[in-house]
Amino acid sequence: MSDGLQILIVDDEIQIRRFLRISLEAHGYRVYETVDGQEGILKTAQLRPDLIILDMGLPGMDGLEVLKRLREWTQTPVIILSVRDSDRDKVAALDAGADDYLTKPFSMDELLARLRTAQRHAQPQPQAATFTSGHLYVDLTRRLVMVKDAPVKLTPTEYALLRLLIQHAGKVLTHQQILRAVWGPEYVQETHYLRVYFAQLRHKIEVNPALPEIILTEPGVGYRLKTTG
Amino acid sequence: MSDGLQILIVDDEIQIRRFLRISLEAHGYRVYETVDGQEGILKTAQLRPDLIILDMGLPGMDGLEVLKRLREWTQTPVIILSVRDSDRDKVAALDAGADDYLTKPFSMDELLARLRTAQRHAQPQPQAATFTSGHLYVDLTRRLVMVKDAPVKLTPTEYALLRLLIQHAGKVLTHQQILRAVWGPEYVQETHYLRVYFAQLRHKIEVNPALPEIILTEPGVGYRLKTTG
DNA sequence: GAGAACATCAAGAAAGTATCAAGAATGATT
DNA sequence: AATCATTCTTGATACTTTCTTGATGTTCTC
Repeated sequence: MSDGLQILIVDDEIQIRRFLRISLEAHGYRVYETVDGQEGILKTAQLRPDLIILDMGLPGMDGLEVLKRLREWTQTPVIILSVRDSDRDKVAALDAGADDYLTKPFSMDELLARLRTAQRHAQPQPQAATFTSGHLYVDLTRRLVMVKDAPVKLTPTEYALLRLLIQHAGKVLTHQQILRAVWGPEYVQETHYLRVYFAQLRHKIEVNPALPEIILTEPGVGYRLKTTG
Repeated sequence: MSDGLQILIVDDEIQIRRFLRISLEAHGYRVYETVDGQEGILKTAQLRPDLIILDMGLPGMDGLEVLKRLREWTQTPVIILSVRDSDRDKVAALDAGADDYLTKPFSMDELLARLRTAQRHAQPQPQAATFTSGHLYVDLTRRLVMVKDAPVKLTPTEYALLRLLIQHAGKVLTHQQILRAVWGPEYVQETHYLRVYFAQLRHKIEVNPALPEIILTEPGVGYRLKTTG
């Protein structure tokens, strides 16, 4: 389904809101409602929805004005609903930054398809999550580990362990925390696993495994990943 | 104006093409025309237009098929024109990767506004239409696979698999990602398929299938396509 | 220096992977 | 409508990598 994407509906007609809510929730979206434009802007700032469905004919501040105000600070996809089918309105809305424009009455299937399209367009550029320490370089998005510019092969467990350390780089992770996170709660007693796997990891990652510079032991407590390098 | 953006029109009706050309050129676009889908794909590969206007009702390969073929290798915005106003057609086109869908007759002002919107959505990610690694050469626009300068026949599934790997070349694709993308979400358990199909692919693509140099296994995780070479 | 915690090595068990091949399903052709 | 060729699906088996376990040596703490 839609993984619980949040949608904000800005429409003054209660029938429309109810119809949209029921249909959208049935398709796995999380729905929020607002009656007027002023509140729509406020809620957008608060909730940070993934998508906005905006009615053109609102009391007070009209839809076009709301859209313009939104576009001053956010690129959240906005789909316009309107009873007016005139070119002038469509062009004005689209050029003000709307992502699509549907004329009432519209079919739910079409709206859903256009929601998916708008959502596709919203895809932001994924920033690479990387970590560096000494000779070690890890790209978490690519699952790539390099030591001295050479790729290193890690087993699934070794990689899970390293990733955990990176996610808490600099902080001490206790034996139990590590065992719980990597192997599961039922393994908290198996401290021997830590010995074995940290030895393997160091062997693959450290320049001199006997004198670790990146994966540090905190005796009696746990392990820690050294930051900066 | 439109900074001389290149637009490719794929439509078999000469009146429509002429009408579009005149209007679009008057607004500063550079216009190219094609009559059928096959040629549309070819021209897209050659010209690399900034935008494509695609008619649904084409002779031979229909618009939806053309769209799907285009989306195998390019994200160039595509605006669909159609005489059919049915939900089914709209949903199919939008979900196949169309950026917008207009029903004939349409107003030129609206089309222009939707062109501007589509253009705004265009993400500058120049995706290569061909891929090379070692003895392997793949032309995604023609669905052509060559090994050591000799064409190789792949089944639809084998090709879908290879195309997925190419689109994420260098990155590790997990078993589940692959199964979901190629076979569908309901097949994520069928890891045996991976074994069978990767063996077949390697047999057709690798010089020595037992010592793969292009399709690499990441044990316990997934597979990866080697870049460069 | 004794005891506890930590590191290392290595081998068997388990899990994951590669390959072959045959039957079922699909689609084109006559 | 039946035949044929291709592709998909499934199963059996051999092989490889990773996990788990135990034995043994080292370092640190008191």
